[in-house]
Amino acid sequence: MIQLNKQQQEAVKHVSGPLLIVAGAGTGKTRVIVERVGFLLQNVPDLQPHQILALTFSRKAAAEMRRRLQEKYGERVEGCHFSTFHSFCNDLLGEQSKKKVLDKIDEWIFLRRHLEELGLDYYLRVSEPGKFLSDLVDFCSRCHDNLVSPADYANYVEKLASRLKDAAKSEKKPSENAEKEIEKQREIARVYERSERLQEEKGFLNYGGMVSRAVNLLKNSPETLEELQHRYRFVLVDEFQDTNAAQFELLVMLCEHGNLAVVGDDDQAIYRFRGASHGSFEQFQKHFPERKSIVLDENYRSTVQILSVAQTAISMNPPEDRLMPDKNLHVPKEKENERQGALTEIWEFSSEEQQAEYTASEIARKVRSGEAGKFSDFAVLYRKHRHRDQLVDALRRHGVPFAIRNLAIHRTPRVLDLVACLRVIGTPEDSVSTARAASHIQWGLELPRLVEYCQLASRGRRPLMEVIREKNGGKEWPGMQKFLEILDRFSRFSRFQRLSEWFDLMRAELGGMGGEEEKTAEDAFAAFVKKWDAEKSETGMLSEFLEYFSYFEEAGGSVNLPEDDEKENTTSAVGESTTLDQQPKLWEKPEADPLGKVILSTVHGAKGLEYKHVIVFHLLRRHFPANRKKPLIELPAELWKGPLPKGDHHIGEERRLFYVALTRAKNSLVLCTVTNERQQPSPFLEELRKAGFPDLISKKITVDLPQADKIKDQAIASQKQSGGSQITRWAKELMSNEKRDVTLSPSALETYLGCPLKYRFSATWQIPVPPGPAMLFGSIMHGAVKELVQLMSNDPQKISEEAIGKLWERHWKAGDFRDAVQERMYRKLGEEQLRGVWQVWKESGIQVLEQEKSFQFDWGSAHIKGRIDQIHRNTAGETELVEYKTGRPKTQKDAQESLQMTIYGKACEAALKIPIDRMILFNLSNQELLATSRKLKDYKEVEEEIRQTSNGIQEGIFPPNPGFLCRYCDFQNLCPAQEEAPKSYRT
DNA sequence: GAATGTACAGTTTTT
DNA sequence: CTGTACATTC
Repeated sequence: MIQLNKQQQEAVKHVSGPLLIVAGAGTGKTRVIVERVGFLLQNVPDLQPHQILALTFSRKAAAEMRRRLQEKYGERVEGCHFSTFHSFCNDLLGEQSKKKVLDKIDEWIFLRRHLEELGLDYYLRVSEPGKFLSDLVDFCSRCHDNLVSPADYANYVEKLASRLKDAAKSEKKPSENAEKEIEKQREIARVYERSERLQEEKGFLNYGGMVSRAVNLLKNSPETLEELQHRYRFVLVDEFQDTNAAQFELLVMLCEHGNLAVVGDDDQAIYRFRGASHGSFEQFQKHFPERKSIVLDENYRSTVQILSVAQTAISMNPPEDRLMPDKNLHVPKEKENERQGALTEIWEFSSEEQQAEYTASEIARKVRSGEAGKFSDFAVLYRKHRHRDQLVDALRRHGVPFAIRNLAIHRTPRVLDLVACLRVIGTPEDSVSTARAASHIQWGLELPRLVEYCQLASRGRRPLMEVIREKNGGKEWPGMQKFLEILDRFSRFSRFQRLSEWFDLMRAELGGMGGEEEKTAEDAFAAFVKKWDAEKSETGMLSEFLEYFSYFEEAGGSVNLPEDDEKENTTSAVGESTTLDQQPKLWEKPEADPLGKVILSTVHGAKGLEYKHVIVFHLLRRHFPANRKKPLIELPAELWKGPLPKGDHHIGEERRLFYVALTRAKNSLVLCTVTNERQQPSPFLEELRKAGFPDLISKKITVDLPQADKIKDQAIASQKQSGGSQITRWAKELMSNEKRDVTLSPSALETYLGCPLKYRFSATWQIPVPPGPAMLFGSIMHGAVKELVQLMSNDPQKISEEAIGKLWERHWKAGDFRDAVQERMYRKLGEEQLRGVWQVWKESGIQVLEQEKSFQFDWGSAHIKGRIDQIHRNTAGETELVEYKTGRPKTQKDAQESLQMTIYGKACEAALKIPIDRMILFNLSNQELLATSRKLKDYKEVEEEIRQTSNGIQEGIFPPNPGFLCRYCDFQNLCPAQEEAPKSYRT
């Protein structure tokens, strides 16, 4: 056992009074906490274990400390209270803690379900009602963190309102903006209040609420507070830099006796984005002026080289961002010789591919040659999950086993298959899911037949499932009968039994394709379903789950693989405190591979951990530091308790993150970057280079990449081996038999240009997709406008204002909107817009020539067909073409570049033979008319695009074009680009 | 300097 | 689709 150093001893032996321990990376922080608890128990007269409270932020950390304490001191320390802040608060709430806990995603779903009761206006988009919910949830959470109650916020808003009004009056500024701002703020206050009240009523509690309520409870109940103050004679806090104002307040109240010891490192504060207060240490010093401060700066983890690099990196922090300037991490003098290691390296590549390839091959080489120990001694750390994609492929190619921490699995083939099945069972009219479920390899369906069904369904405007069922007698494919039988069976189950009661049965029926890794993902999803049933659902029925899961996806939730070591810890759920006695170690999982696995993790995920060899991956400009994303709704500075962030705190936080990455390394550290025309190294890296010290060497590395076809073969092989889905394989196939005449509408052309694969799904295969709300509204609107315009033609005064309302009522088809909120908004909006159209044409006066005029002509090796909303003659005798647009207003630039308008222009000239003077894009949402025209050059360009598109379609070239718009694509769950190849998992 | 316009890229995570 | 950074303009 290594002796504690002087500072550590001091920290351990300090008995009463506030204690602030600044513990840099690798300075034995956990050890100090553990030893301190042990010391107190041995040396403070009458002190009982249960009188010690140690608070952490994660259950894992709590469990780890408990483990180490027990290891060292055994039974003597039994009863020590190790807990997370949240479970401690939840326990405090007593009766109130019986509530169901809502995490961020669940709170989103909760609000989505109660959307109507929130009184949203500004923060509500018709086309996407849930759009701002995550921002609102974030805001409410920030309020809790800072002990701002709904009433507090409402007060603030009213004060703000009078302030703004005064300012508007005195400065004679347009008060319009001020009015708007006031309305927005009132809305925010309203949502916060209602959201809290609703959750209270329905028996839910969010995480932020646990802490703020606990604080309120103690404020309102002096007896409870006093009792707690007596019970916990000593309080310890780990990762103190991550505490928020509410948690700090809690500590202050609990520790009137002053026996509060906090441990942390401001240089590792990387969670301010989720509400940790700025400058917790500063707060502590202010509140406890009599505190003792101890700085642990002897590092026991890294080599002197690594440490000097890390130290340089963090010291680049501008002074205003350094709250604890007195910490200077170093290796203990007597150990300097034994802690000499290899030089820290920068690997500079000329492409991302090379970066991935070389990193993978070097790890493989070093382990296999015996130069470095095991694979599990290596960790590759990156800023964002996306950065690891190419590395994963490369590691696979080299046969290097790896484990990804915090891996999201809800987009793996197997899980997508299961979800598709559930959706077919619960909502058979969902044709996209039907296509996925039916094409599962075990049923033996072939693509041509699926396409035949889809086209039939599409033409009859019926769900795919209906068509398949009609064909049942024919036994058209081997597993057809079985497929339908299984669906029927589970659909019966689903009506009367909880999902969790038959989910495993269904899993078993859906064949055991896929390897070990897919199985693990599936297990994680099954656990997700179980958890939903146990903790979140009202009925447990499939229909409720499907609604939940759709919202879950919309809210951006992800299902992650559990960490193996978490399994031990989950024995203590929220509500219980994790005490020493309940920690039986049940089993040890044997290492799957004697060499272990390379750990792949985000830097955040690696906090608190250490590895022999650390490779920090993808240190590129704009990626690390990542661009800041400001919260949409910020808590006003005056409500933010504690010190305000100074200057550009974003870059400071990123720099600390960089520091965290570097300080994970024990023996070796490599920093990877890429330089080429488009990509440059991270400024953090450049700073280090400029510092120009000998502990860091740069290497420019060039490596031969494996042949492209080899990569492809490998990809196909790995997909086959692990059972990637049939439908995505089909989606990727080149199909030569699709050669035939190509007919394109403007929207089809736009679809292909946006994403060829989307075109394949919707136009070639013709998977039927019922129109979404926006589309539905658009078509109703068009019908109504058509009739109105017809009535107004020649005699603009003919129709009265009341008649418009009646006309709208006649066209409105309410039942087709599934969402009541949306329905009401669209209905109102539609009538307004219709009046807008009336206003516009009443003023200008038009004589209608054509409405919904179809055209067809050959252009650029394709048949072009389409329909023009309206052609009219205005009072000046000019001929104009009008295209009505619902949805967000188009800009003049949009109008100028609109493919659709170009095609219409050409159609008038080539097919309809109607010479027009101008084309008009009519924005229904703001009654703005955008005039536009086309020149010969514009036509040439579009002709070329049509030629290329029709060529691509004939050749069967349909590559997916993944991007941000995929979020709104109907075929996401069939898309190979969205389907994550199965990946390895944690051991 | 505010006010518009254009180009570009698109987190991290625990309770 | 949308916010941000930077450019352009009055």
